[in-house]
Order: sequence, then structure tokens, then C-alpha cells
Amino acid sequence: MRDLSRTSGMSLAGLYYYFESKERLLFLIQKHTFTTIVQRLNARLDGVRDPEQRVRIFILNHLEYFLVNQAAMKVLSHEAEALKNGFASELAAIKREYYRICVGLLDELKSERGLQFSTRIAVLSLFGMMNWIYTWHNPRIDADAKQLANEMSDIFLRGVMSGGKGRK
Amino acid sequence: MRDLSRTSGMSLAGLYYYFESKERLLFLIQKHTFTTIVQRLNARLDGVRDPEQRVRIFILNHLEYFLVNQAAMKVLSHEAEALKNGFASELAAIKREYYRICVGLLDELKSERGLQFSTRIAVLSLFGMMNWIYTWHNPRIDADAKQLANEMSDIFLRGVMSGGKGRK
DNA sequence: ACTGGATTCGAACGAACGTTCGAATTATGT
DNA sequence: ACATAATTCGAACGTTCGTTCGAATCCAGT
Repeated sequence: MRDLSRTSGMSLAGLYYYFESKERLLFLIQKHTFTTIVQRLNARLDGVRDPEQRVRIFILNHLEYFLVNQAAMKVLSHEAEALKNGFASELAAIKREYYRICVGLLDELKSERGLQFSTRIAVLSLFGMMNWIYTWHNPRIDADAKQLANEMSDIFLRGVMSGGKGRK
Repeated sequence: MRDLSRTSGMSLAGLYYYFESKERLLFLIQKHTFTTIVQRLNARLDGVRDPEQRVRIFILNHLEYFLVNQAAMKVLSHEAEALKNGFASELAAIKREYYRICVGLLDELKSERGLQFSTRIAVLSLFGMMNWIYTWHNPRIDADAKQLANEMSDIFLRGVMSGGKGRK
């Protein structure tokens, strides 16, 4: 809170005039973040019908937001379980919605192409690939979000699709 | 430190008789962890020549250790950048060695099968898939390390291999 | 100009943290 | 039995943290 006070230019006590506690502030940040990501995702998915393309859009949307707000996402990933029961459950609901969207996209893909794989493991592996980026991405070395999204999409989609019907 | 004192049964001051600082203790834990993982990996890789099999062994070794020591790995992932310069650089060297082993394995695979992909992105994606597991794995729901390693290996290896020579 | 609410802040509170110190206890070699 | 070293601990230290409080300042409507 003292860091935020210094950075924002508002006094420490001033912050508490607007945010009743540090925990509630963290909650609002997390809520805002996930709500924004879901909103943008829905806007981008609108009108796109091809299941593979829809998954690619999901990945691009996620990576773009993560790279633009890298410092913020580092905090969010770190502080994912820092909220107490009240806040935690409301946030878990939002995260769950986002998770379910991804499950839906992969299930579409699965049924359209007659694939067989564990959606849960696939989704969580995908989130791992994408979320881990905050630990290594270096803007001076690594490509931008669009290109990274393409490379990760290629790896993930081929991994999940190749073999086709009847593969374990 | 007070948590460790309570859990271990030794007094707070007693801990400082064995570990000169909290930071050095964290460093020793991290060093021990990565050293152990690398040791086990080398033992398992010994004698195996097939590049695909070697990558599968890498994944299994990593996941097995992560799941057995899940609570510990949660701390390590969280505290990855908590060390100051002296400790940080020595630990970075060990991590780098582990990272390089994985790069080596993927390069073997690449040259044997004539594949084309960015090793850096592939390795970091793989680490993401594997490391993220501490955030979601539930022993009562999810399969054991061996099966998870198989599923992740399938996704990752197919993702990186299919298409073969000449693919971007 | 005056009042009342909104906003901002310096200063402090109590709790938790990493760490230290001197004394007490235990183990070891003679 | 004794002297020395190794081990353990209660109690405290200084600092940082989240939070609160009362007083100051700003601003709107009259």
C-alpha cells in the first residue's frame, strides 16, 4: 500500500478513503482484469464460426492482454489465492466462467473433428503455456503477442488435433 | 520463519543456529530441489537413445517431482525471484543448466526428424504446461504423474512434431 | 460570505516480520 | 568429575505492514 501511495502520488491514508482495505483493492483489480478479458474475447469471437479459428482467437486475446499488462499479470498470478473467503468465491466464479469458455471452445473443436482427448488436461495445459509467459517474456528478445499466439496455437492445436478420430 | 519453527518443533532462534538467514534457507531449498531433479533426470536418461523417448522421460521426471512435492513446488514457483544478487545468480546458473538440458533434448528431436520450430518457445511452453500444474492438480480428481505425463507428452510432442520437414 | 459534505493528509496504532543475544541445557572427550 | 564445545531457547530488538483517526483543505450550493 505504501508503494501504491508513492507511485500514485496520493497519501497512504488517502488510498483508504477510496478502498476500504488492501484485500478489497486487490479483489477489484482482479475482477476488473478478468471481466475485461472476457468482454474482449466475446467481442472477438462474435461472428467467427470455425472452431479452430475460435481457439486461435482465444489464445491471441489471452496473450495480448497478458503481454500488455505484464507487470499486472505477474501480480495477479502471484496473488491468485491471496483473497479470503468472501472475495475468493466471487472471483472464483469469474475465473470459472473464463475457464468454461475455453472448455466450450475445445469441445466444439473436439466434436467437429471427431477428436478424443481430456478437455480438462488440454485446457489446463493451454493455460499453463499462456500464463507462464510472465516469467520469461522479454520484449527485447521475444516476438510480439500476435506471433507468439501463432506459435503457441500451432503447438497446442496440432498437439490436440493430429491423429484425428479414434486416437487415445 | 515462525511457521517453520512451529511446524518443525524447533524454536525460532534455534533455526537461526542452522541457517544464517531466511534468504539463505530458501536458497538452499531451491538449490537442493533443482539439483535433485537434474540428478534423477540424468539417471533416467542414461542409456535411452530415442529422442522422443528422452523428451517423454524429461516430462515424466519433472511432473513426478512436482506432484510428489507439490506444496514445496508452489513455494518455489512463487518465490522464484525472491533471492538477492548473490544467491540469485548461483541459482540462475542451476536453473539455466536444467533449461539447457531441455533445449538439448528438443534439438536432438528436431535434427533427427528434420523439424522446424522455435526451440525457445517450445521449451518455455512446455515448462509452462508442466509448472502450472501446481495451481490446479487435485489428487482426488486428477490422474497420477505417469498418466498426466503421457497426456502432456502427447499434446506437446504431436504439437511440435506433426507436419514434419518443411513446416514453418 | 457561510455552511456542509467531500477529499486529503501527517501521524500514529498494533501486529507481524526477520533477526540477535545471553543464558540455559545437552553432548563430548579426557 | 570436569572443561569445553555444541545445541536450544525465551525474550527482545528494530522494521515493515495494514489500518485508523482527527484535523486540515477543497468545493458546491445558497
